[in-house]
Amino acid sequence: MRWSQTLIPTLKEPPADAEIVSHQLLLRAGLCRKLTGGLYTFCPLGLRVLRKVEQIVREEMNRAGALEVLMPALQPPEIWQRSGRYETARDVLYKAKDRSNKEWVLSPTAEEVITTLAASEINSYRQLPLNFYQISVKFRDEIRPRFGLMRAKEFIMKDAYSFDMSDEAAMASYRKMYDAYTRIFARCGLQAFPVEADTGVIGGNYSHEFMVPAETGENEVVYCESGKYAANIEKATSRGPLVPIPTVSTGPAPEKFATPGVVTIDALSQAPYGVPAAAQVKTLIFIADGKPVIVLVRGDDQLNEAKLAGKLGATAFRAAVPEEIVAAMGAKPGSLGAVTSTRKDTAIRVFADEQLRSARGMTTGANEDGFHLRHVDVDRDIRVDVWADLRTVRVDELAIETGLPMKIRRAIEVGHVFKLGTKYSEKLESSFLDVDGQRKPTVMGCYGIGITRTLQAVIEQCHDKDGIVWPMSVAPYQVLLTPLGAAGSATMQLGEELYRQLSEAGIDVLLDDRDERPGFKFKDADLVGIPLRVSVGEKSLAKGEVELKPRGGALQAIRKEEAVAQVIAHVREALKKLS
RNA sequence: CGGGACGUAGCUCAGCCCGGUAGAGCACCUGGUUUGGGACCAGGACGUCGCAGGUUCAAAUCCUGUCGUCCCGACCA
Repeated sequence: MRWSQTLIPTLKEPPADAEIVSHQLLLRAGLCRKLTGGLYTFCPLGLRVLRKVEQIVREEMNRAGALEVLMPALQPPEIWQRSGRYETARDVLYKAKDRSNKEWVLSPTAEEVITTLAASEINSYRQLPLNFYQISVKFRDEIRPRFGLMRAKEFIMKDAYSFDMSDEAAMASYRKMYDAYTRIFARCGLQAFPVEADTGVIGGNYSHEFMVPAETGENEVVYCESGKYAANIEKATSRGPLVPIPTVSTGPAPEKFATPGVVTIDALSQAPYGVPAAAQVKTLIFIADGKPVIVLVRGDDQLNEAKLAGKLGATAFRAAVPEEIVAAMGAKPGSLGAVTSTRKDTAIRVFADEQLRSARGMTTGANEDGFHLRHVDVDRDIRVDVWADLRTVRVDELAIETGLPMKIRRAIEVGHVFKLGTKYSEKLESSFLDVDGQRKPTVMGCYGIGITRTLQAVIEQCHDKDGIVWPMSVAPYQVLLTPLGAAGSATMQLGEELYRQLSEAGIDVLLDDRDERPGFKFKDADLVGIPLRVSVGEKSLAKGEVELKPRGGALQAIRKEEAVAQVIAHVREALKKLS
């Protein structure tokens, strides 16, 4: 391609609405443009990168034995109702109506459709295993689109769904995808690593996310430096808090004491009360499917809402508002407690974090504004309905596996693999006859990669102060030719000749044939980030030379006769490193 | 949805407090000079100041509403 004949709208300054560097470079390098919040048009250069990422994904999915299909983006709500997700996922579902007022769902993912296909087409164990994938546009009514392509209302996702005859077989399918993902991100030049993950609204019981470390990432990953443990903070566990919990009883029964104006854990830990946060019980009220629930964690712990969601088994839950809290507990936030004898309504279920089991000598709210209770022994004074791990792990806590302190870092989630089990196959009736003639539900897995997000994650990880530094495998063009003279000059003539030869050799080459000054071309070249630049200038041409300049590497003069062969060798070598 | 910031030329922004002529740099068009790290000179084109009301002799500027964008939180590839 000749630069003068395509559209690469580079920008000297970052647009005001781009906050993070990858979003800025996405726009500055002319890869895409915003139509409106969360919706982007891919310009020619950006589309080339997108296609390259897709192709890597396609090759690795095919290699892993998955079959490419294409499902409708417009889906009937009935199948969403059958899976139950018409309700549980309703906040992210875009809906549209047709002329007869019938409602349709714009696909945010495709478990329902693929399981419908499996239900009608898979009948025998002899057909299994099967794994279907597609690369297509997905729609999600995101609460807040953010950071360009990172979180958009419409994005491109590769989604795959495996069907197996048993749990063990499903595990093997899962493993294949896990390995394929590892290869995919490596080929894209990304340093991504798998972490244990929460399963969220999709459901299922086993899951990993592939994370790209980045300060701008929306996730927090807890990891042990031994490499033996890494998990999303929503899922992460540890050997427990560094400060132990009190286990010695301080009195025969809870004792009420006045705490006027004290409504925070912190205030109660100060003089004159001096109750350490670790010796307090934090009482939180949530509304789950319309009903209040009480949630208890240690005073110095943070509730992990993802963990709570998993235990509540509710389709929807949220923090209670003050009026709801007063109605349920008889006191305002700051004086709440779960001590059974002080409860206004003892029918409300109590969920408590495991750390509170057998905690003694604790302090908590008295359900009376301005009063707390001391000498609370949890096992004696509080009726707990559900014990569970509900706390958020903190930095330096010890890993269960290794006993070593763990760290926390931010990361971008680019892929997610789930073992789904039979949740969807049962609801949408995908079953098969086993060897012994028994009808069984297929055991499913599902596997997603955010293609557009991966593209931006590459930029987030591969850039310097001057612009993008594309890995050869996903670069929009592999080689950029920059003749420095004007049209008709000797340098431009040689540029044209190299362009012809490299194109014929199958190299993706972009010729900067614009009538611009050298400095201008170099700035654009660095910004756009083509991995290998070949410059043809008057001075070097006089010596019979051209210059090879890998993006981010050192300039090298070579004989012009050797240019084509050297460029091809360089491209092949770079691709080989990423294969 | 809660909290915050911002909407002025294609882009980045000034002007707004303190009401009175709509500005700069970059980009764009024409001509000329330039040509190894975002050139220079001369000329030109580009705006219902997000939108709608209101106050006023007069509104980019003050008031009210509304729409949009971005950031922080809940959601996720």
